[in-house]
Amino acid sequence: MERTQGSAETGEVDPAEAFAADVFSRACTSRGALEHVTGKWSLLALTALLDAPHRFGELRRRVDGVSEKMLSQSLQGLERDGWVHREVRSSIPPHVEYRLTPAGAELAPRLLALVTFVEDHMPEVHRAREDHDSRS
Amino acid sequence: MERTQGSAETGEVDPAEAFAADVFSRACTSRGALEHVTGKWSLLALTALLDAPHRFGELRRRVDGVSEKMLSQSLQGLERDGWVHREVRSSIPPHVEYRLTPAGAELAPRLLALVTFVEDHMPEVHRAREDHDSRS
DNA sequence: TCACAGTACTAACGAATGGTTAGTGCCTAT
DNA sequence: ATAGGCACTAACCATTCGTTAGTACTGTGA
Repeated sequence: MERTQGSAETGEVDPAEAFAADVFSRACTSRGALEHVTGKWSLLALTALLDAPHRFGELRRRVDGVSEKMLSQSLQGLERDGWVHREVRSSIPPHVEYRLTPAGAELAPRLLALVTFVEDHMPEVHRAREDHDSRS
Repeated sequence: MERTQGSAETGEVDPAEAFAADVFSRACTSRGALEHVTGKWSLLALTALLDAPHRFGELRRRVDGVSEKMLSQSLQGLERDGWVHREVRSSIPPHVEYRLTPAGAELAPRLLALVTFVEDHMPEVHRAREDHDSRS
């Protein structure tokens, strides 16, 4: 309960300590934020937006396998936390564009690095799995 | 369906293309591997192991809020994919130690970087949330 | 001496989350 | 005329998650 959000309740919080986030603490809000970002579809959406802004349908096609519901949900979460910006052009047919915010533009490369790291190590992973499964 | 695992089905796959992993493809095994690694508890366990090897109970206390079931499950996944090594000392009481493999030792810092990045941006995230929620 | 905490887990169950399908209203292309 | 694209939401169900309890054994405190 200690080192969590510095927003409310006590009224007085040491500003330096206020946002001393600690994911290892159960109650820390940073844990939730981290989950939003590392979520299966959020992560993919963010890295997809790294190239360029995309419309909803474009993202849907780019992120193969995502349902409209999940994509919508993920994007809403990312928008709320300030990683992506949603711009609606009131036209018919509707035109909605998603782009990274400055914060998102800092975040996304790190996610991409993680993705490519795992991709590059897939041979190792497969070997490890076979190894593990063979010794039952 | 194209650039997926190089294991089966066609029988013949260009070795160079065989593991050309692409997370954006639905069927690519790298997507599953990525999820194992970025999972809520797996991520936390990996970064916890960055300091030093830990026993099961130590990890459980370190990663505040994790249940024994979920920790066990996560660690098994990480072991299977070759990110952590599990060493059993057949003694009574049982002594089981988890440590990062070389691959895991490369991976974990990237996760930690992600974690600290998000932690550091929590003030921004909170501001974005309030902003977003206020304009309903 | 005798109950209790610690060790590393697994099994069973209810709750929460994720995913699938269908529907919205309007337009364009065939 | 009918199919499909646009960006979603609502309802439903399958899968996963988390909680509680149980295992076999020992060291520790009362």
